[in-house]
Amino acid sequence: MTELPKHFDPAAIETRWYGHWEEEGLFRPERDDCEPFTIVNPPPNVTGSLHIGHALDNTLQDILVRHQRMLGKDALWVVGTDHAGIATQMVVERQLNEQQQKRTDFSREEFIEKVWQWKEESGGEITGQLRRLGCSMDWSNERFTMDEGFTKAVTKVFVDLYNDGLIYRDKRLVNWDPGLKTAISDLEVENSETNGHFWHFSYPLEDGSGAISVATTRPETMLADMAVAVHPSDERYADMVGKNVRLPITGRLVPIITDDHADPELGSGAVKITPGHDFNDFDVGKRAGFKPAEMLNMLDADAKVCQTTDGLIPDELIGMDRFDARKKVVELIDAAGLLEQVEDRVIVTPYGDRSNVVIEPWLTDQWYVDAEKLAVEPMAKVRSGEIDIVPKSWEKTFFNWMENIQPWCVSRQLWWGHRIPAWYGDNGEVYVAADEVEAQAKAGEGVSLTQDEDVLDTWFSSGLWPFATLGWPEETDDLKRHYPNNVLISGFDILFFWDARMMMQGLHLMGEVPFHTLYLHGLVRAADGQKMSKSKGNTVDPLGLIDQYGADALRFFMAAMESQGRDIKMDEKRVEGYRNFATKLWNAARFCQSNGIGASTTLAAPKATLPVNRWIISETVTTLNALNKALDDLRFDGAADAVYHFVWDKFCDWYLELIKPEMDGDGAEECRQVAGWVLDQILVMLHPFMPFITEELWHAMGERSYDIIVAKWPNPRADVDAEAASEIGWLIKLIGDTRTARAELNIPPGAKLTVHVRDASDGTLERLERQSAALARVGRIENVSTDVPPEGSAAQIPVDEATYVLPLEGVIDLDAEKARLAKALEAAEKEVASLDKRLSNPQFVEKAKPEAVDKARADHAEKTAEAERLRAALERLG
RNA sequence: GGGUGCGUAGCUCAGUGGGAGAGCACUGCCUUCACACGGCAGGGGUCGCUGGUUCAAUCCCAGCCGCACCCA
Repeated sequence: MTELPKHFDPAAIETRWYGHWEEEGLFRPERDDCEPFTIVNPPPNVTGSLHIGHALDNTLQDILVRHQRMLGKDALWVVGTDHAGIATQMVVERQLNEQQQKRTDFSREEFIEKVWQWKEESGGEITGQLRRLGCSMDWSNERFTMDEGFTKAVTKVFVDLYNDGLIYRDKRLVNWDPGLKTAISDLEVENSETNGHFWHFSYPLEDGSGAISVATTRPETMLADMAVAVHPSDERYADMVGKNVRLPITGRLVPIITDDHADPELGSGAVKITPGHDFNDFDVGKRAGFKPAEMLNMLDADAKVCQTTDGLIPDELIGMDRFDARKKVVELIDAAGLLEQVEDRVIVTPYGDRSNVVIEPWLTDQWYVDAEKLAVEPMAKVRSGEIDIVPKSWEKTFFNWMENIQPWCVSRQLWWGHRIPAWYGDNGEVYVAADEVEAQAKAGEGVSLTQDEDVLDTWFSSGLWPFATLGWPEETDDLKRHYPNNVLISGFDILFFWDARMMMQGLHLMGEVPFHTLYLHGLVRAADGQKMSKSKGNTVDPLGLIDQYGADALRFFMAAMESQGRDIKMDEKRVEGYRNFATKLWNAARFCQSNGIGASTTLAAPKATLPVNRWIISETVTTLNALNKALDDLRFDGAADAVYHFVWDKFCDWYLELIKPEMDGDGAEECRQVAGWVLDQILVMLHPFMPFITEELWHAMGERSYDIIVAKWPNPRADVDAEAASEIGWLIKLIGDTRTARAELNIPPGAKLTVHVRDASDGTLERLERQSAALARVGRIENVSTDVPPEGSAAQIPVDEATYVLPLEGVIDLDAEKARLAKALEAAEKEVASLDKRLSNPQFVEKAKPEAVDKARADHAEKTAEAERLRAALERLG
């Protein structure tokens, strides 16, 4: 036993224990013969630093892993980082900008080399921060999505999916990010409402017989208009269909066509069609018989106006930025007298989630994954329950997305990432192969090949995380043991990005689900309920909280606040409260130390005869059951709550107080045994939540043959002792009611009282005798007398069948005591009346569950008796 | 427009078909030999609104109001 410092200083113990665990390999002890338990960590961006969401996500995972490790399982928590294509490339490009350089000043190889350098220098920040949080990951197998092995896996997946017909190259509209100059997937587009306009143009008919009015929110796209569409049933335009319109500015002749897409209710009912620059129009264009390759394109990669293939855009517009072009087009149309009207209108505008620039639908060749086919199995597995989504409410969202899933654009026009393993021959033939040699073999000798310039979407590779981290495609032992993973914990915000894709890829490539349970937690919000964001400046730094309150307190906060399905609002006072909780435990341990209470040596509860010891063992069992259930159900809040209240309310507030008077008597040794055992159970039960303080106290309490991180989960082999529970329950009520009376009657808390008991049963008299020491010390009741209490003013406290009388002649205010009793009587009578009403209702007695009726009757009897005793007490006071 | 979730004590949140709980904050008392990051006691809620089902609704159903988020 090492004496604990008076003050608990989290910082002093955290780094020490973390280093010890990691050096000793305790995060992954050798347990090849044990049942495996596996979690993979959502790989944070290598560019990232720990934010509060990571703190939540990783705390929850660590709780599960530490718990499972203590259950004796071969618990593996896979960890690593994600190369985060766009984000990382942006970081390095920004650094180059600071030195007046840009990416294109370098060759691709040179630039990638610079990214690797950056990764070596600062890529480890977040992994260090995860350590500060106390996460017990298997660092010995830390992975990175750009590692050689992982890259091989990514390449193989691409080739396999291509060979299976699940990846293909296609020319269609993509979401083009003109800021980053890459395609992005539809998930990476954020739509938001902005104030815009609805411009009404008049398009003259070719034959001079009139004009047709069209309206648009994006006037500049008229430079690439290829048709005007009206609804087939719209009689207003029936005789115009088939005629041509001569477009203003370009003079292009385009047909008036019919298509269901035209909404007769909207504007004039006629709509301009720009297949190359609008997703709806693309479909209309295809229906009208335009092939994608024929669709006119008027924008370059920077979203500046470029010449269409028909050469009809006036020179003055070429090279203009899209927003300048918008103004210019409106100006020109207005000048031609064809601008009919301009309406203000709120329009939904797509933005790139990284670049925050307006996304442009753009016609390009990209690689697509046939997500619709891959979505079939995941949906089946969720329906069958083989994958359990927790909380269940997310299933609907999951199905809704999966059922309407679009082809997944996976190519990105970046340099940093997994380069697409596709080679093109001189005439554009495609050879998809693991490497150039294979591609050449496919192409045949003499064909000169160039590799696709693009890289893959980062999520394409992170979707392989549950198995590629375990060595896939090699059939490693780890892979066999740890796939499928048990649980996957992630924020709901990456349900589609990542979770669903793991299911698709895992099921297709491994033939088995990637995990059996998918637990989705919410967001951590700022104290005012707003989403935290760097731009708003309302982020809370978890490391700052750790500095201030300790990692254990932050972790406990995260667990306690994590009720399934709700976002967590940051509440620093609550983190402080859990720091106080840690201090409370610390001080309880100090008390134990100073009373010769030390480490226990048995897993089973010690034999005990004293009611207080039998009671606390029962309470330990009850708490353990509640904790086990909560952990099984993934109710982190319930788990935290169970331990918290046991430690504070039961162990500290009552048990330790109640054994104080025993410590120099015959029961002392038994109390030491039991107290030491209970404290050990507390440390073990609390360890998944508060790993640092529990490890510190574990060792401080005595010599241990192993660390708590690998200790066994409690198994008390004891039952709840109803008799002891009843006696200590009675004792607590008696002391509690006495204290209440004292406080209300302004009796000095320290005053030692004599109590006269009336109407007590033999059993109660025995209890009074047995608990006399506790009553004296904790309740400040020095003497219990069965003599008739002296006349005069007295406080009267009914507990069960007996009434306890505190003669307080001259000490208390008689009126105050009368008022106190009257208030209690009123409360009791109110309850009696309410129960009366219920019981006198024949419907209730007939139809209610028998237990409910029994309980009502019992409550009625009890409350009636209590009211009677209070009435008697009042009468005695006159 | 479609969907989801939420609305419970001043604040942050649990909760269940049988009469409402926690933490913090608040009030009073206590420097009692583990702990003032503490102890003891206490006040505080027509459980968003309106109907319905039920012997019984904060809980189930419907509608409404308000607040978030997702999809189009």
